Amino acid sequence: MNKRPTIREVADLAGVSKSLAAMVFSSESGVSPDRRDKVLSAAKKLGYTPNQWARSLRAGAGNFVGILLNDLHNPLLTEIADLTRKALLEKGQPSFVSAVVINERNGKRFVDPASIHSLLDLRPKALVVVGGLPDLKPFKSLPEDVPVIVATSPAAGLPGAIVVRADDDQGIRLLAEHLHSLGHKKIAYVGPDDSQNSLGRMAAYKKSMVDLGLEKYIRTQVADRTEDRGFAAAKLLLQENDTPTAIIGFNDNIAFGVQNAVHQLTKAGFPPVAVAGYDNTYVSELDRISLTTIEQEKEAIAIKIAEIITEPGAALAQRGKEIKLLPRLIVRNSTLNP
Amino acid sequence: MNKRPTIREVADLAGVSKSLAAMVFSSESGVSPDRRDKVLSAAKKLGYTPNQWARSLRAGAGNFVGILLNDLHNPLLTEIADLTRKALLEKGQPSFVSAVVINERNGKRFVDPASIHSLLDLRPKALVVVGGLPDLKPFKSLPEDVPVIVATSPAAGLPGAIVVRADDDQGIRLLAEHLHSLGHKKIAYVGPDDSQNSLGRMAAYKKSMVDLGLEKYIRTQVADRTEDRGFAAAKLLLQENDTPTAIIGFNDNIAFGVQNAVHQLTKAGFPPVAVAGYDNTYVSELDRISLTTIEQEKEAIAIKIAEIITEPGAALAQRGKEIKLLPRLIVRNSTLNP
DNA sequence: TTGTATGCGTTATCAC
DNA sequence: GTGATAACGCATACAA
Repeated sequence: MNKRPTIREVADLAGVSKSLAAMVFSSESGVSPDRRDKVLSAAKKLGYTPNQWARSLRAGAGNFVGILLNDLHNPLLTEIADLTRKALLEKGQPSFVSAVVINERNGKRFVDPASIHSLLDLRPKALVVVGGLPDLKPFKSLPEDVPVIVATSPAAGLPGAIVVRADDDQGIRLLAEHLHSLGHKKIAYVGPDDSQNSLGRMAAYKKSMVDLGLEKYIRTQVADRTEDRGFAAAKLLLQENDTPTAIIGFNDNIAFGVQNAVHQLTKAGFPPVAVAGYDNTYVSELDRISLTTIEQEKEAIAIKIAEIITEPGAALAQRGKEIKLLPRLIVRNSTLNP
Repeated sequence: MNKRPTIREVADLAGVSKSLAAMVFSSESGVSPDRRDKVLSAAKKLGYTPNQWARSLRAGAGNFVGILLNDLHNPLLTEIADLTRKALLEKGQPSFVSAVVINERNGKRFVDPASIHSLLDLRPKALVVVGGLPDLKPFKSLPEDVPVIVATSPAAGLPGAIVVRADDDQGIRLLAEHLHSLGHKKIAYVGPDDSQNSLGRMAAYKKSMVDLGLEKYIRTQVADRTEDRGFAAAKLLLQENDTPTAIIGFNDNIAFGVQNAVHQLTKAGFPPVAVAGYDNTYVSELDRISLTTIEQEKEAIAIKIAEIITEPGAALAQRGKEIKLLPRLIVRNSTLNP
């Protein structure tokens, strides 16, 4: 457990100057083969690897892509972060994943700016924000030429950012049409209304209903993003007079709660209700859950992000744009055999 | 989107020298109040925050704790990482969460040393490794006085590391005793055998069975950590002659697969089988899963880690020790009403 | 080809 | 109480 060796020690061991040793690691040529070998073997012997942070400090910009993960508890986001990292790696682009710190003060969630500054101070050559941040202002201190790419969420307050996400309008439409094709008319929606994201999906639901000629069956119930809230909301919906025959949840978690409520009620003699979710969390494919849901094409999102970052000029060309990918309907038992 | 301001610009705006401005941020006293105010307001105006990495470069050590997250897909680990971050924050200790890069080469999983070096080069004052790394050698380049704490897994190859984890022997024992108390004798075990961790749980299962006088009913089936493998393994177990009446899975994921297999078979007329998992993933409490499992006391682990790091001398005193916390049995329907 | 000097942003150590 | 200087590890522009 010794201190990490510096380039100076490598140079000393190899019997050359620090600058020569530095050149071995920074540029391909400019050093005679024998001396290069000496340096490399000395580095190997000492276990030396360049300190990339000192390097980016000196260079004014690092050679890595910062991936900022918004919520460690959301499997959709962790998955996209990891897939993005892999996609970048395949193109030879190193990256660094770090998690945002979210603090709760009297019920409201706040991003700790320090955790963002930490990553920015590392001077990434590009920044990928995975998941919706309540506030993107801290990123204003980024240099103009560092592209910011936001995955899965609108880029609130950052006009220059590139957004890569699934087309939620299409996703919700796929669900509504699927349910309609199964004969459902009374299709309700359960979800939050506290963000651009959630408001968008709710609006998409209403629009889909109108387009399907089901305007008069529109019925929404506000609920936060958890299973519990979905359960409570479904209970409310299903104990009214004109109960829906199908329910779309804002996300899988909510849908799980809805499923539970439906499950309880059917055991008590109520008619079955079709349930659909959103995100295709790995839980939704468990045999006993088997939830019809929407796959946001996580891998496609990751690959698209990697493309934008690694293709020269792409980031600049797409600046401020929103790239919408086509989501995919995953049909399972929760709607087929409710 | 401008470049982040440096302390120099702050000093210029405040009309003082760089060193004076620096003192304002590093030490409480030593600067006259009026000048201090000037510097602070200049900093606020420019949106200046000190670059902590340049700071640790200069100081030789940073003031943050590095949290290394082993597997972004494992909800147990992401949860512990987040809880640890929170526990440290409550003690006023900043931390930085980053994810390890795992590469797969011909089936074997390798840790990318670069992703570890990245974090080490930041010079954390302590390091928390969440989840078992196949290889801890890269940490040998850490200075002696930087404590390494490994959560949930043995510290393979790092004698100085402190291990904080649930007592798996106890956890498995709790499950076995619970099942035995329900009248089960033929209790089987499904899980991998490729790591210290998994071998430990399997051994604990065997020992518990012996202690319960159920030696002749010992039956294990090797399966990797996924739902699929659990499903397949359970199918094998349940189609033999002398089928078990209860199955313990190495983790929740495997248990989900076992549940599915049991589910299929009971529908085909086979007798019900009790199923138990391990980790108390949030999925296990879903109404339709309702899996009996073991809570590793994630929060207690996180708090313990924060204590060791923040209490002066604690890390040194515990060096090389393994701290085992008592796990807790969570009884749900999968064993009560299989 | 090689060595030397300088600076990235910060802070500790000196002088003043 | 204040300001100049060196140094952390690295890379580059320059001179040798």
